[in-house]
Amino acid sequence: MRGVPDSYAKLGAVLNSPRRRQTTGPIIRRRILHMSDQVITRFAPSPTGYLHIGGARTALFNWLYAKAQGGKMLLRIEDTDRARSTEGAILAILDGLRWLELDWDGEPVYQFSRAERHREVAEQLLAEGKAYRCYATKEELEAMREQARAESRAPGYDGLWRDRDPSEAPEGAAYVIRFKAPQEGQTVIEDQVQGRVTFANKDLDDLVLLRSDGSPTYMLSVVVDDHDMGITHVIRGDDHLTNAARQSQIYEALGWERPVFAHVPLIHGPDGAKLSKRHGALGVEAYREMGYLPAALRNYLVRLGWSHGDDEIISPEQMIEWFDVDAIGKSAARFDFAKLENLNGHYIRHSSDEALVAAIKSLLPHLKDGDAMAAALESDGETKLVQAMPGLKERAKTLVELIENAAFLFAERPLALDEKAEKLLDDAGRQTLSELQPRLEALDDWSAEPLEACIRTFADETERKLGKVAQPLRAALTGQSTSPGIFDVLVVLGRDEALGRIGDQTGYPTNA
RNA sequence: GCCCCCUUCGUCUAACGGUUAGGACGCCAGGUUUUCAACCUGGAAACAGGGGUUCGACUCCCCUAGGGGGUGCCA
Repeated sequence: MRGVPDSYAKLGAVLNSPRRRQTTGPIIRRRILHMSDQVITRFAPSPTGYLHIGGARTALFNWLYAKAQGGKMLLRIEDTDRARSTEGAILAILDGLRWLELDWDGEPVYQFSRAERHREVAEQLLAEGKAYRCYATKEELEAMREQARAESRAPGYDGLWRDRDPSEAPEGAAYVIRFKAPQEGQTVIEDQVQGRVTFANKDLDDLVLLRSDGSPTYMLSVVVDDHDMGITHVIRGDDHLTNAARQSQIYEALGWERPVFAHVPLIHGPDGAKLSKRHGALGVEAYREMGYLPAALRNYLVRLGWSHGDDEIISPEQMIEWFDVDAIGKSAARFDFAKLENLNGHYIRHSSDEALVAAIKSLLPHLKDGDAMAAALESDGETKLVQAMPGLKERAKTLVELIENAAFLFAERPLALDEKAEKLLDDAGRQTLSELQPRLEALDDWSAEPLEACIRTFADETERKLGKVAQPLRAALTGQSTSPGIFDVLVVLGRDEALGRIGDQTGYPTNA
C-alpha cells in the first residue's frame, strides 16, 4: 500500500497542474473520499467477439493503474446480450488476456448471472418513482425519432409514458421500465482524461433499464455491478463518454457514489478511420500468430495515447512505476505496424536464447505450418536452435521471421535453393566451393576460429574477396542469400551436415 | 440533424506563456560489414486556418474547417 503522505503529495500535484485547475472542486471531494480506499479497476469486455487491440489496451491501462496504485483489477464479462454473447468469445478474451500476461484478481464476474440483482434495483427505482413503465411500441418509438429529427431536436424518447397513468396502458401490453432522467440542469463528468465534460440533461432521454422480457440493459447493469464490485476507477474507451453521463444520473438516483471516470481515446486504423478487420482490429491472437511478443505489444500499446517524456522502451517495472491516467492524451491514435515491428525486434534481440526457443515452441501449435519444426524440436533440434539463436535473433522482427530464418537448420538434404541462392551458385560459385571443400574436409577442429581462419586464408590465397567465398557457401549451406554469420552457420550445422550440403552443390560427395 | 470530444513532422509523441519546436518509428544519404539485420553519423519532415488576450503564444479564449465518438428494448 502506498503511504498516505505520498498520496497527498500526488493529489497536490494533480490539483496543481494547470490542466486540472478548472476542475478543482469536485475532484477534491471525490479524491479525498477514496483516499484511504484501495483502488479497484475493472476490465469489462462484452463477449461478442475476440479481444481486439483497443480492448487489449484498455485492459492494459486498467491493469497498470491498479498495479501502480497497489490496487486490484477485476474482470467482468458483460454478457447481458444473450443473442450476441458466445462461449467462444469468452474463451478468446480470457486466453488473450493470459497471453498478454494481464492477470485479474479473483474470478471473472459474469454479468448475466447478476440479472436478478439488476432487476431488483430497477424495481426499487420504480417503487421510488424514479423509473416508470413505458408501453410505447416499436412503431411509436420510430415515429418519435423521425419527428425529433424533423424538428432538429435531440432524438430520443420524448417521455410519452413518463407521466401517464399505467391504467391507460392497453390490456396485457408489454412494457419496459424506463429511467426517469432529470429534464433540466446538466450532468457534469469530471473525467480524468477528458477533463470536465458537461451534458445538458435535456439531451439525455429516459433510457430503458429493464427490457420487456424483464432482462436488464447494459446501462443499468454496469452501474449496479460497478457499485457492488466496489469499482473506484472506470477506465474505458471514450465511446462510453456519453454513457458516463447517463450512468451518473442513475448513480445519483440510487444515492450511490460515482466512481472516478477516465475515458481514453480510441485507436484508429492506419488511415485514420475506425479500426476495421482489415487493418488492426484483429484479435490479440492474430498478433500472437504474427509473432509478436507480449512484452513488445504491451510496450507499443502503452505508448499509444500515453507517454512518459521521451521514453520509448519501457520495462514492465517502469511501466507500473510511471503509469498514471493523467498522462493519457485526449486525441485518438493510429495503429502503426512499422513501429510495433521495430519494438518487437528490440524485444527479440534482448530476449535470452532459451526464452525465445520457449516462445517459439509455444507459438508453433498456433501456426499453420508449425508441425514440421515442432517435430524437429522434439527430437534433437532444440539444441541446434538454441545454439543458432544468437545469430538468428539479431535478424528477426517477429517470431515468425525467426522461425523462417531458422528453417535451414532443419532442412533435409539436398537443399532447395531460392532464386538468389541459385544465382550465387553459378559456375564461379560452384568452382569456389569445389576448391574450398578439400580444405574444409582436412580441418580437424570444426569450430568457429579454425573455420574462419581456414576460409580467410583460402580467400587470401586464391585472391578472392571474402564475400566471394562466403556468399556461395551461404547459398549451399542455407539455400538462401541471407543468414546469420557464415562461420556460425558452419558450426551450428556441424561438420557432417555442412560438408554434405557443400558436396551436394559441388557434385563431389564428401567422404570425410 | 442533435450532443460530446479531438487537431504538433507521414505515424506515435515531448512542450505545460519566452526552445534554433525535442525524441521515437518510418524515409533518404553516408559509415561499418562475409549476406541480411543490428549499430553509428548526417538529412528532409510538424504547431489545421482565422481572430483575440498578452511585452511575448504550440501553450489561454472565441470562431471556422477537418476528424472521431454518441444518438437502440447493443455493449
